[in-house]
Amino acid sequence: MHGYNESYFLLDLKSNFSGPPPSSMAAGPDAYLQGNIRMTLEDPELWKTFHEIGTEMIITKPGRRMFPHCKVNLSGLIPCAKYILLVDMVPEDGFRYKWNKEKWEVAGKAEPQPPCRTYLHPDSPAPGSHWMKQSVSFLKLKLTNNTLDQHGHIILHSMHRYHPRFHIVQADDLFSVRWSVFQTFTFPETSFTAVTAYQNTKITKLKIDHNPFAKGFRDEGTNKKSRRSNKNPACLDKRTKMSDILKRDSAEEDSPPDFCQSSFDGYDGEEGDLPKRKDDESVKEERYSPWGAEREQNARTDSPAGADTRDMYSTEQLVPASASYQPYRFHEYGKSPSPSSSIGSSNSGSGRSSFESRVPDIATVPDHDSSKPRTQEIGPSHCGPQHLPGPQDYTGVLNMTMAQAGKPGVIGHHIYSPYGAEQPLGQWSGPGPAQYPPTHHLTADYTTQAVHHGYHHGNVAEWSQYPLFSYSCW
DNA sequence: TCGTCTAGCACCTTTGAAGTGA
DNA sequence: ATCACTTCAAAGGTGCTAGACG
Repeated sequence: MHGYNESYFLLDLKSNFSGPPPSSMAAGPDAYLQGNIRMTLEDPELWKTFHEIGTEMIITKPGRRMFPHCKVNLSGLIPCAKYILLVDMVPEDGFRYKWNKEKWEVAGKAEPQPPCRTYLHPDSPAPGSHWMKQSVSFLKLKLTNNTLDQHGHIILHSMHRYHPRFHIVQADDLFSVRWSVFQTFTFPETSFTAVTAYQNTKITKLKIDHNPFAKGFRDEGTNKKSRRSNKNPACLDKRTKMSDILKRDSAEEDSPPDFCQSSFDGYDGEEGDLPKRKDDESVKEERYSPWGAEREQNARTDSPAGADTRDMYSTEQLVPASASYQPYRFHEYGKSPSPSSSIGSSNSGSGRSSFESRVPDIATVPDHDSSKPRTQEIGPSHCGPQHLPGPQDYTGVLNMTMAQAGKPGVIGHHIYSPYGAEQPLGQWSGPGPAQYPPTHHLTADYTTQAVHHGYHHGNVAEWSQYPLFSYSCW
């Protein structure tokens, strides 16, 4: 059991830049070591089980936890160097989906991207040794569909697909302007569809079977849910219907729905028991496909070519490994397809894969003011307990919102409210790519960096709405 | 009419304070 | 007085459901 105090501590990255990323950063002294950072997903089998069916995550107005929740293991960090861990949610594509006849179908273009938020692990910053000594859980990360959310939850659109991205930033303190290199990890099996109510009964069953909080809904004969069902004949019918479906699940793979026929191969449907699958096979066979053949094919393009090991497939996909990929190759980014081409295409994969493959594993935050006093300096010779930095003037560095003050000195330090006067809520509502007016200026460097993700915007100012970890916001 | 969303519900786990005994 | 353990209630997470909404 990890002992992390996971109070909310979120960054609102809509307007987090005030200066250019130093172009020399990629060649910094840590570049080599950064390349050794390795992240593995915990409970990959559970994730895969969900993914094979088509993971759905409930989003609610007050915020809902993820299940399975994000939990990772880290290695390769410099034990005494401090790191910040972040998670954000990236749209999988430019579509809105609907659940129709036991399968997901594209239901049109995606809604305009809600305010981009990133969840910062409350232990951040902590030395590498801290991150590596035990798994890092993002249990308390919450998802919401409330665009006016003031709790700092990650805002998503229902019926849209997302996947979490994990970022490791080597930084001495939370608000350090000297954020240096960061590395990004994604796990294909963690992608999900945000929903306000479960669509796929198989997902419901999986959640009930594996989430301890849903134990009361398990069909073990001793619970009382049948009593509730009996109150209403219609409910009974519904339950019977679902029960049939679940029985088919348990009977397994006899007649899986067409939309995920191949993906069900590895799902044994046993209650309360994860399918025991050979890791190698699960990686090589690439059977995650609740989205139909064309989507599966697209998804595969996200993974590094020739990736036939778990590490390559499910973890460190963004680490530059070949000459064909280098950080800050802005001239290449400029060749990215436009959002319209990506979204409008019937084959969304090109857009998605390009966007994924173009995400830089190394990026920087502008060296805002190196002369600013720092409350804590961590170096190889200093590897003591963690103390959080005191208040500093971080104006123009990061806009942060911290809720649920549970960590004195950090969480209670309200640096920034995304809904404060300088950023009225109104600017977050409204259609179109320019719905979130810029609150600051971006430099050409950052603009270029953002462009490389595959979405073209002609207006430089528009990019100021994009998060530090830029992705598609249409 | 239909798809989506929401509030309220019962059931459950988790958590921490209070009580007890060695 | 301290520590370990148990008990208990509150808080909060979960899916279910009916009804609202566009």
